[in-house]
Amino acid sequence: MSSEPLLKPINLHHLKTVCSSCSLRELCLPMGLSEEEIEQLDTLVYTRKRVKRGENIYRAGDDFNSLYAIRSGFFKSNVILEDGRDQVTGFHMPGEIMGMDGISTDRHACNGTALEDGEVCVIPFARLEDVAHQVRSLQHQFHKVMSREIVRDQGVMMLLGSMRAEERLAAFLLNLSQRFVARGYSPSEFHLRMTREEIGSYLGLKLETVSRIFSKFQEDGLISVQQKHIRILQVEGLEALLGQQAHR
Amino acid sequence: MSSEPLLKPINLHHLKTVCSSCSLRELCLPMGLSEEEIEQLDTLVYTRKRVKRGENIYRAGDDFNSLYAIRSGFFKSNVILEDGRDQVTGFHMPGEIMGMDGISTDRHACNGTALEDGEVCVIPFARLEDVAHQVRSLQHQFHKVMSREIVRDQGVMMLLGSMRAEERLAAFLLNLSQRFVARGYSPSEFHLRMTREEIGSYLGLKLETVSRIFSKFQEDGLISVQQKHIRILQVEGLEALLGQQAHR
DNA sequence: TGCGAGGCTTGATCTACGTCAAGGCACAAA
DNA sequence: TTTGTGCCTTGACGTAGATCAAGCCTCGCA
Repeated sequence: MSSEPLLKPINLHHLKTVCSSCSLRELCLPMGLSEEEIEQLDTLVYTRKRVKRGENIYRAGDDFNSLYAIRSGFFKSNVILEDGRDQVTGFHMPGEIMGMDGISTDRHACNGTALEDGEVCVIPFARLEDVAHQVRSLQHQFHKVMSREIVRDQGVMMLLGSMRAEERLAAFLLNLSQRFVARGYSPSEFHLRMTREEIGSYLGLKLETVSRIFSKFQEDGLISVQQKHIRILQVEGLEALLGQQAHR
Repeated sequence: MSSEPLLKPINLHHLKTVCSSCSLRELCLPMGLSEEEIEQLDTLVYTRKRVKRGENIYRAGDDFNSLYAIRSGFFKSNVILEDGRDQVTGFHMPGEIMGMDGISTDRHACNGTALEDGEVCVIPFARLEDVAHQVRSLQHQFHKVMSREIVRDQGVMMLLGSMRAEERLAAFLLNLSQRFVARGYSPSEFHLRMTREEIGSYLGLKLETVSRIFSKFQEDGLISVQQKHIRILQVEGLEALLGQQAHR
């Protein structure tokens, strides 16, 4: 090393934690920003946090300080109700941003829980607003990210308000599939990281119903299920279920 | 008039359309901003739009250009499904901001429909971002408004996912009541601006169920109902319904 | 290599809410 | 004042999905 004193040593840690070299940059906050703009983000996102399955990156009631961009792993948003039940309000995968619920009251409104070991990028929110204040395109991009969350939630509201159990589950599988494709994974074959109970909670159904409908979809040749391993055999079949009249 | 040439004539129109003199400023976008900061907003919000009952301020699919702050009147967000059904995703009252769903894709994702004659302030979004870019506190305030919408939607998801019909309706009435109080109206006596069918659509119930539960609440002495006129007689009674175990 | 616990499946039964149907009320136009 | 129309109420009945219950699979740990 001392034979090449003019070269700066490569800082592996730094290489790993900047947005500009992150493989998820086209899905995450930097989406649509230029190289130079992304470099501004690099000054912002300098902490990563490893999380183990079952751990919370934040809890309902915690002071809100940061947003969290998922780097790897699968997460859920959830609220523990008074009676101890765990109501799931969302599932999240790499490239997605968690914690935006905390902005409005400076306290998190729900928990962010890891469904498997993973890693998140910590985005200090005050600093994000600073950088957004300077980089107008980042400001705009962040608004898009928040808006996307609003639209997504409204989609779930419509699903819960107007679809029957089979339609809900079909919509759920198709949604997962699309999100996997966007991340370069197979659209038709994937591992569910959540339990039947968590799926049911999210979809407003009981775990038995979820299980029964998976079995029915399998009988009908739409999917194959082995525990958490899912293979979609007929996308059109699932899509057809959605096209139907809703009944609630 | 010509005897006082040094006084500028009062511009009534201007007085009417600025945020700084708006009675809703403590509920709306200017919330928490200083006098000077609110004056910056005045350069932004210069158009009001009157809307008649049944008219849309925007429709799903329309190009997104502006947000709309409700000045008066009662509105709903809704989507017309393929089968012609009208799925309601939210009700909105004065001081609330509509249209944020459009930011993510530059197209509105739902309709904004007036439930009665009213007026909205048109907030050109690009200009809002300009001003937010300069006034950091406005940027922050806007993030809070968006976050509040996310939290609100998640509340509805939990309601739809885990509450029974009576609980949903109790939650709905209590929510309306709180929002009326915040606007200086009676918490216990108000006029519903929407039909039973619209309530049902929003809550994932059929209009007959909504009607029956109103009748039951009345029999139980919790409320009195005459068509759209509601009086809440026992808040605690309604609140007690919510405290119970959820069943889905 | 066996054991235990969490998670999943499947069946039998129950029930909350949807569906269908018939009137009734209130407001607006004639 | 009458008549129409949209909205609401109420009853009788049907059903999707919840509840209760039993047993099985799978994987981590002893």
